[in-house]
Amino acid sequence: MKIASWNVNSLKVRIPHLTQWLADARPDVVALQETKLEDTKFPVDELAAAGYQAVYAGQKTYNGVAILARNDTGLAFEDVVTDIPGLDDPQRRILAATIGGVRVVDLYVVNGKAVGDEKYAYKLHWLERVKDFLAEEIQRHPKLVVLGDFNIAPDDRDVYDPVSWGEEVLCSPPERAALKAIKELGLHDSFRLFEQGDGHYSWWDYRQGAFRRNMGLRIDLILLGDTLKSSARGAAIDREPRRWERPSDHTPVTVDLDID
DNA sequence: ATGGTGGATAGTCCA
Repeated sequence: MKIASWNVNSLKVRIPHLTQWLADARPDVVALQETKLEDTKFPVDELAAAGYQAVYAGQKTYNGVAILARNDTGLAFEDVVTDIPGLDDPQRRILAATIGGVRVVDLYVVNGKAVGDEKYAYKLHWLERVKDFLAEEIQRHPKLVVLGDFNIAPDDRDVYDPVSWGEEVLCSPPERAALKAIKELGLHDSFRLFEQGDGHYSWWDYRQGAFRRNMGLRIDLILLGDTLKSSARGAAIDREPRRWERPSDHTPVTVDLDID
């Protein structure tokens, strides 16, 4: 089973990119973030034509998450969750579904704007509530994958210039501690099971030719529970769609699991 | 240079 995560930064704009990439990469499951679409406007037909079914939790203009599953796997979505228990939040940032016995939790983590901003405080609070939710999910579902745009670079290897980034938002110690606490539930960064080096990024700012100069961050993650960690056969960042015309500022990340 | 690029939307907000 090949699982992917991609922040598309507007699914309306990126439908051609997504369908091209689905045809090229043939993932079984794809978690999307920043769809920026109300559910009534979700491109169900275009994705069905591409061979994928979807569940989605969207809103106008901002946020929005979706999970796609390839139709020819014959798998259905079960136990769909669109809200964090105990967090009354109109922002559509979480979507969980079970597909073929694998529990998939798609996250679009709060950006936080800047350390000290009220959005930063909301980010840390949101991550606390997510951790509590995941603590329950990991008990309920041994085959757990938690993936998405975490808006946190796990450590300095994941940052193109850690000195200038310093302790700014996306790199600050409290954010990294919140991610570490989530990992300590028993979730493993799939990319780091296979690659220890620096210079591997999943997001590059649109400005100042950041992609061309590889000035990026690795903030899109696929975390695997212990059971799925044992099944992992590879993990990758596919930089190709970032080179295309009118790209998302994020590129897809993938993991290959030796199951089914 | 307090900028810069891009999306949604229609004067800004968000990333």
